[in-house]
Amino acid sequence: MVSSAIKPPETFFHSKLFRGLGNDELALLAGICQRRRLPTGEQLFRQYSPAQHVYVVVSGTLMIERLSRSGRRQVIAFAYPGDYIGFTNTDDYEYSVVCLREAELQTFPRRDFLQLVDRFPTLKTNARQIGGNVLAQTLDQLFALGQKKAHERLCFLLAQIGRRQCGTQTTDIELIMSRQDIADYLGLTIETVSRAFARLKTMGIIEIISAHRIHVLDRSVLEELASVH
Amino acid sequence: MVSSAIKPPETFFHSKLFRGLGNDELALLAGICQRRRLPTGEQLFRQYSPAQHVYVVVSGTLMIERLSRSGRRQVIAFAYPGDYIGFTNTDDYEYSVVCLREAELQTFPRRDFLQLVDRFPTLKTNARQIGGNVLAQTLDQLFALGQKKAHERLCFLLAQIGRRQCGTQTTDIELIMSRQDIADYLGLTIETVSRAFARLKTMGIIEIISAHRIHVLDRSVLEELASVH
DNA sequence: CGGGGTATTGAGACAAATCAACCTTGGTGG
DNA sequence: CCACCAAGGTTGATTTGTCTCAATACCCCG
Repeated sequence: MVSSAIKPPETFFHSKLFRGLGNDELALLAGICQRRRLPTGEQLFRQYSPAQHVYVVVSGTLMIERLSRSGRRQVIAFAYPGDYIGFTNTDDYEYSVVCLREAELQTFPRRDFLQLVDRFPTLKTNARQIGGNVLAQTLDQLFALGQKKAHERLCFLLAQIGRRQCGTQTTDIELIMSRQDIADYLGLTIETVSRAFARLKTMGIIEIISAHRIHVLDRSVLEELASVH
Repeated sequence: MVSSAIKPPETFFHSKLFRGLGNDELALLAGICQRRRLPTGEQLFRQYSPAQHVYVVVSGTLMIERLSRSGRRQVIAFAYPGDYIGFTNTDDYEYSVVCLREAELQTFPRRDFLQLVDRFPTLKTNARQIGGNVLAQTLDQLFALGQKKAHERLCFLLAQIGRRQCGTQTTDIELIMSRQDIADYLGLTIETVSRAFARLKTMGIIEIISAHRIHVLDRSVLEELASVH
């Protein structure tokens, strides 16, 4: 069977991970790739379990979280289509991943995937870049938690979701996660998150269509609050 | 010239990075390794500058920090002997590094180093593990900033330094960094840091020998406050 | 023995957590 | 179709924790 006989799924081309790869390389990746459907509420994997797979989100939304023994939780990130999960360098996952909205994932056995990364310089570059982005985004979050006030942290989240959610710069934001999830992401309580929403509304920056739908009225101010301080 | 003719410096053997490597491999690493002395207060490299080197701390202490345009600062980490700096996946450094106490470093040109990483599986495993540890430690800090009170965050730092600083479990901690550095690391102000010290003292957990020297009286409580919550 | 930078302590202002009540919404069964 | 219920979200009152501003203490160095 010639490699070009396997047509890689279309979504391959939309992912940074596969940018610049030749057809042969894509075909090999397609060969070790499986699809997985994950219903809302299900766990993809659990913290401390062996890191056996690497994932690319095709559709849906997931939440990356870390739990302490006492049950306190820190949400690390929300994963949207095109995002990567499990690009960890450790043998065990550092976090749990749970599905917020029915998701479809490309799954690659980690061992096989790393072998291909070794063989294809372009893939290696891409994978490195992704790993770097994960750290960069975590450092941004660290900055937000260390330096910002409640409503600024919320802007940080809204700006982030606005960027991630679909390509075009939309002013309409859908919040798939609960207030508790947002609170645990930003290091706040649900009440403070709620008040932060109210504050942004009275500041004229957002409009609250419903609890899970926000309309951004002034993107520049939002970005301003989200970033510099 | 046979490879064994180049004797790798002794410190090579003390670093996780070089664990399990053969003499030939060590010799090649020694070939691209240079020593660099960095005086107190000097910068090792600046945020956004191209990532040209990878470093291993041999002696001294350094501080990894990130600055926003408005001048606000987030301290990311403190680096002690045996720690690694610049194991970034991005082409530019995400942070600045400044020397807190006269340091000696092993420096490797990043390009050459990555080539050797590709050639030596053991080295690759080690490097991956180090990268993973960096992320894990950042996630711990994220958790601390998101979930903990001032005196708990301070315990987090003290426990961390206690672990890093020399091998044996010492109860004597030297704080090389200033109160401002600690504050910017923990996302607090210097006054709150000072009060947190006072609180831990009245709780009977530490003894304050001087501003930069702490004696740990109850390590178990310290660790407890540092971790679980 | 000053003197300047650094750290501590105190008082008041402010932000966020906590506790409690109320409101919204979406689903269910009468 | 509507009343009811439960879960999630909002709002209010109070407490707690941290920041801010100001004064004072400490210590290292000349």
